[in-house]
Amino acid sequence: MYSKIEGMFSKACEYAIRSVVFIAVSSLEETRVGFKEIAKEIDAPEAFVAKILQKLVKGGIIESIKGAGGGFEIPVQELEHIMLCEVVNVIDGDSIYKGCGLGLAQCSETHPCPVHFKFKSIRNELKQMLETTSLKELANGTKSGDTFLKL
Amino acid sequence: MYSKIEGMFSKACEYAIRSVVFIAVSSLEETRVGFKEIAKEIDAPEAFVAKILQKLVKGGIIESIKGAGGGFEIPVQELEHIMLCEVVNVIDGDSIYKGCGLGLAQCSETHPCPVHFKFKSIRNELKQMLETTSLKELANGTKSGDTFLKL
DNA sequence: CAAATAAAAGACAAAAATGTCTTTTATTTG
DNA sequence: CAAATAAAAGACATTTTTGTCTTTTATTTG
Repeated sequence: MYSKIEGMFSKACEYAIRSVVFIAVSSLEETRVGFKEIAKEIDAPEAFVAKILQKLVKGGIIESIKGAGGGFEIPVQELEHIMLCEVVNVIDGDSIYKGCGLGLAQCSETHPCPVHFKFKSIRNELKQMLETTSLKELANGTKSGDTFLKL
Repeated sequence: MYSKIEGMFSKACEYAIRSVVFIAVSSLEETRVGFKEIAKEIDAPEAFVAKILQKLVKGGIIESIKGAGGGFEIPVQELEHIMLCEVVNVIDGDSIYKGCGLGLAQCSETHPCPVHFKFKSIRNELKQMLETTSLKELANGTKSGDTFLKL
């Protein structure tokens, strides 16, 4: 093996998704959480998580409140409208499910790369999943103890 | 957008796949190709492609012949038995379709991350596709002019 | 208003991925 | 065997990603 590629998403994006799920769960419980608590809960480096949270705030995914009693939150009524793809887009962009599988600049139905049609349904399924999975759904799974954010 | 993640595979893996398809096409035409020609044909940096080809040789995917008249080749009778996953495994490993979508070390059916079941069918489809797509198939597409390796 | 709290911002550092260059080794052909 | 050819090996450079640390800004509470 040559490189140490991990998964579909960058590490930053993995931390981002885990963070927003934890923030979502906390918001459902009507508490704000600080970046240190978030980092601890998702088992990720504090300062790196802090940086990622800043991007999520700028990207409009989460809200931050400074000062005593502050922290990060997501208005509960928005949870069902925030889709996984929005988080991914802010951190990694959309090329995972939109770009060419072999990195060609011009890859299309009329000028396809060798794996274009092989990837087509996979990319579409991934896109569909990211666009229809809400933070509410993910937070409920974690809140009920069915899914986990670390280990 | 935070990082510049491109696709499912690393750049090295994209170049690797494009290279082996070109070598496969050339092997079907009973000619060996050098790394400079390969790099030109897939529009990738020469020296980087040379390094990747070395890994593919060590990984047993392609064969190299030194000296005048030498170059890279794949025995034609093997083309239908070399699957895309073997190329991917040599360069990127198998975590793209085997690892956890959120990077958890322990992610399983009994201890799933929030997106585990959401990713399940996508990972399986990807795995299935990589395991059943042969170099022969990909090479035929490019040889017949239906698929392209650059632009 | 002062002190405490907590995020934002920015500089910095380490690691990994990508890319380049030079030297060495192996093979073929005249 | 000498010259030409071509891959292998290894050192090096750049960029991106990941990760850390310090200072600043904003907010709340006593």
